[in-house]
Amino acid sequence: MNSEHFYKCLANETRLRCVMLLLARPQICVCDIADALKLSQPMISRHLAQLRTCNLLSDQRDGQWVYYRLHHELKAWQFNVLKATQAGVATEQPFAADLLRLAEIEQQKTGSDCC
Amino acid sequence: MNSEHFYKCLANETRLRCVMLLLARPQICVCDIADALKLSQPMISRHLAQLRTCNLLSDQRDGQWVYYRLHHELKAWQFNVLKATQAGVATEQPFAADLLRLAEIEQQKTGSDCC
DNA sequence: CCGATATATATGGTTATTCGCATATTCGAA
DNA sequence: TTCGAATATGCGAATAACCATATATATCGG
Repeated sequence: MNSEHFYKCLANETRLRCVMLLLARPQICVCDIADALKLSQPMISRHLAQLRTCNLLSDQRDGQWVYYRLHHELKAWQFNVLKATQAGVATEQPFAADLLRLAEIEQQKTGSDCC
Repeated sequence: MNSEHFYKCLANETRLRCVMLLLARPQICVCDIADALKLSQPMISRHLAQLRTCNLLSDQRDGQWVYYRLHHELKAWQFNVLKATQAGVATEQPFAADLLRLAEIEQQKTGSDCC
């Protein structure tokens, strides 16, 4: 993946919101991301797939659920770009509200439940 | 300008090449950028205008020439993103070759000439 | 004013992106 | 094996992005 593809991935607010969430957690399942962003499951799934295809994210299935995380082979400069972005948008909407909703979703879980 | 617009600006290789050049110099005129990138003047002008509209760049006319530079009010996190990108792509093509051509162009100048 | 140079913009056509909706797939549990 | 939940994908429409070409604008020198 070259720098142009990398930035095309970030040049969509929905995808950037997904990445910002995944920067704040080791991994998150698709339904939690969709709920936190209050967007439809197909839309989230499609954007996550695009981020995975570009090697920004990797996925791992666990039963019914698929967990996404930042790709472990993400280049250092790309990770630095993400961290700089996180520092810049953390207090802005919709990113701040996404994190709050994600925290709520996680609290409401009982044991192994996911969604 | 929000983060989505910011990344849309960088999600085009021509614009990213322009920005990487401007990160390496205080200012550059349009014709030098076009020559360094070996692309047509209208194409460069249009991309620079887009970067200016998004407040990534500012321009200043000096006689026949218009000089572009990084906008002095660029947010800190955005500047950090650009510097991280520069560190990541400095040794890659076409960015490295662009800088070499720019240096050649600057050397060939005699006094106040530009292009 | 006139021509030359530098820069900007308008236009038209092609391709890429994005979305909503419907449907397919995968998995676990009964 | 049948159902429901979680995830992925196919498809068409609307929109946006991109480029090449032609033309307009601005400035300077004569």
